Amino acid sequence: MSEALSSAPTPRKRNDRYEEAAVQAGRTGGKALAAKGSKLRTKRAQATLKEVAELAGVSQMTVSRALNAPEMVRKPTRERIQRAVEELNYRPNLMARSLAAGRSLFIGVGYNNPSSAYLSELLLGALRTCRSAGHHLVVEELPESAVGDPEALAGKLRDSGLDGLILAPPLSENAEVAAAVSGIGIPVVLLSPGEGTSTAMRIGIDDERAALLMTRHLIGLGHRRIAFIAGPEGDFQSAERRRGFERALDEANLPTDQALIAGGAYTYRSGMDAAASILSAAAPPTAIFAANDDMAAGAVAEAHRRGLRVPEQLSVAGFDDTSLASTIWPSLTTVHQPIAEMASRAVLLLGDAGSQSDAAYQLDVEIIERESVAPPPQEV
Amino acid sequence: MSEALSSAPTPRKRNDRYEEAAVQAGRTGGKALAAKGSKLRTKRAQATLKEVAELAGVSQMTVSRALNAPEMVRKPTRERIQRAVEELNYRPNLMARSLAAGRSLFIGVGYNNPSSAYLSELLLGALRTCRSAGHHLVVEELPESAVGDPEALAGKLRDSGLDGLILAPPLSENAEVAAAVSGIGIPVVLLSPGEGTSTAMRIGIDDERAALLMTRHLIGLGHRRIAFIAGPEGDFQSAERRRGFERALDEANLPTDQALIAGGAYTYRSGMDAAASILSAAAPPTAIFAANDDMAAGAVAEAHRRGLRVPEQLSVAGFDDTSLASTIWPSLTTVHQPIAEMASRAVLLLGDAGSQSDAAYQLDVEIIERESVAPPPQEV
DNA sequence: CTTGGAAGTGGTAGCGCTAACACAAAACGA
DNA sequence: TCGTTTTGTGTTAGCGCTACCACTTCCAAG
Repeated sequence: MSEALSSAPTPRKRNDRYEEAAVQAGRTGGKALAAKGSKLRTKRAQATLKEVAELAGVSQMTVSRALNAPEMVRKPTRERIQRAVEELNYRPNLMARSLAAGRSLFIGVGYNNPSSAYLSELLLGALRTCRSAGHHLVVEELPESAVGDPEALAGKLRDSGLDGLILAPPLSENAEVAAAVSGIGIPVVLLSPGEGTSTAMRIGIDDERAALLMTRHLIGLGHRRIAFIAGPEGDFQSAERRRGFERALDEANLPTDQALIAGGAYTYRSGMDAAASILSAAAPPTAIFAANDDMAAGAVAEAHRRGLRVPEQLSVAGFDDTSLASTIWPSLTTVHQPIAEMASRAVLLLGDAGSQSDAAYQLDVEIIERESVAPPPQEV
Repeated sequence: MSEALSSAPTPRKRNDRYEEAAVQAGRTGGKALAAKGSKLRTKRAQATLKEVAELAGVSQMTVSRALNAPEMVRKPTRERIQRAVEELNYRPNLMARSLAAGRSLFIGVGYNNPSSAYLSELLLGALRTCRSAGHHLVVEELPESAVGDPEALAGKLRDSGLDGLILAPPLSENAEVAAAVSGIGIPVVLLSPGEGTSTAMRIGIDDERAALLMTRHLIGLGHRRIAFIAGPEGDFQSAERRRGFERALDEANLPTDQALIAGGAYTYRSGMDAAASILSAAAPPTAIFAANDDMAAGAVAEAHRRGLRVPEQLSVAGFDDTSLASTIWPSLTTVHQPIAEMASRAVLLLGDAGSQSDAAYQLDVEIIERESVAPPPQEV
């Protein structure tokens, strides 16, 4: 894997006409020497603290303080430094800072097999915050085999030299894994955790409330017969979402028709099957709310197969706002989780020595209205 | 954004019973002192080079060499060091190494609006290689507005202090952007670039060949009337893919029926429309090959809507292997690009001072056989 | 006036590692 | 035998930054 380049399929030059230009352009834009150039490129003539200090006529320490704790430096000094910083286009060297301060963390992101949409948002959010907080992100794929043996997993993580760990779902829902991992002596944040009882920090959303909100939205539009496609039996999140759904129905004094509740497995296909069963009911619904987007998309497919137009004849709502939701036609009205922000929080939490190891945060969700939901057809 | 934590929705403790356990567990697993613990956590009693050197009875330098250039150290010495390393569970401090060697790069990943599947694979590949090469990844979202003004974009990147830049599609297909960016004086790698002529390194796949392979696969299965759903007019990749498709047809002495070639816009909906037009042809095809997965999925939807079973009555093939391909039912047979490896290569390329600034690599693709393709129905 | 203590600033000593050279010991040809 | 290389290892000097303590003012309290 790391020797990838050497075992490469023959690299083929597509254009030859750039040969000269390339050499001429050089890399640092200056000094045309040292074709071997092992070093030039990294020395991008970055201004250092020292230079800024000299230009501003103060000591390095003062500059450092002006940057890290501005309130400790008198205003005129601070402004002088500020000007020097701008003039030299100074940017602190994060590595040196980390090294000297000894305050930067290596944070692992343990993931298993999340949707790629989830993962990319997660990484983006974490990466951004790591950068600004001076931490470093280490991705750590934890395959099924590792999950099967929590002991080994903990051992592996223990000597990976990490200072903190973020566990993404579905890993974070696994109580065994959570327990094993929280025993390694480094702070752990569980994202969208299951109901486990490990001593780890938790960041998630209020699934019940999110489902309640979406169902209310549907009811507000005029729907009275609403079906729900649940996730697998025993799944914590699915149960929460279902609870929210039922509570909204109760609130509106609508009956809960068991024929309109079907179980799925979070997959597209299971959504199709569940929708098939629901749509075959004696009194079919005008809206279907699925516990995730994949099943919602499956429900749309099944509706189409039966010649039902979405959303004119049937509304379909999803949950998660995966890329699928905005890809298909009609695009799905769904519940969006602030994944990037959750990741960002997780990083901050790990970096904050003061955080309680049993803290739990719930972030707000957002209902994304797209094309798959509309008022029910007029029965008149 | 960075003050996220302070403006958080009220954190709610979910369990109180861990209060004690949390305190007791501590963070470093040892020394129960300093509850204020501002520092403890980062000083994970990591062994240093010095300690290893002492234990092994050699100088720090020798240990450093044993780690970075083993062939320079005599075998017995090396083994002694190796043992010390293991005993102390020593792991080099990457930050110190980077700082001292001055060899580590800050590499930016410029992206615009790629599919999240693409992005997450990209980030994963890049992150991994960055870690092992000691580089640092900086994600840089470049919104439409920035792309509209390549000058400003170049300026922004110029003083972002990056040492290298990786541009993901669709950004890398934009000739203006590529040109502007390659003028900033840092090495740039374009992923799946368009046909632009900027002096940047390029990593991609051979789109024509990939399409050729997939079409051959279809022909090999017995299909004789194969339709193609192209991307937008003028799109470089789409044109390449179409060329590959047509070449495979030629090879097999099959006619190219213009009624079986439709243009799309890379969207699900456009795939449905294109499929509708294709399936309405006087002599409909037994297989449809779409230039991307979204359109292929749209084609499947349209087929279903018309009551055609996939793949029994109609085969559908995609391109890109996005998450959509494995989500929908039936899952799509498609062309997989080694995105993580492309990213990994890109990082390596940027880190290798010897690489030509006009190098171009083409990686091999893989045909992923799933459920949407089968031999054509028997006409007997 | 002292004295004490902020508030603002500077000096020094590293953080953990590697580049560059210095040097000793072994290996070589003449 | 004596250079002369080669090979393996040690020494020194930082990389760019911050912790920590020392110092200078300046002002209020005694």
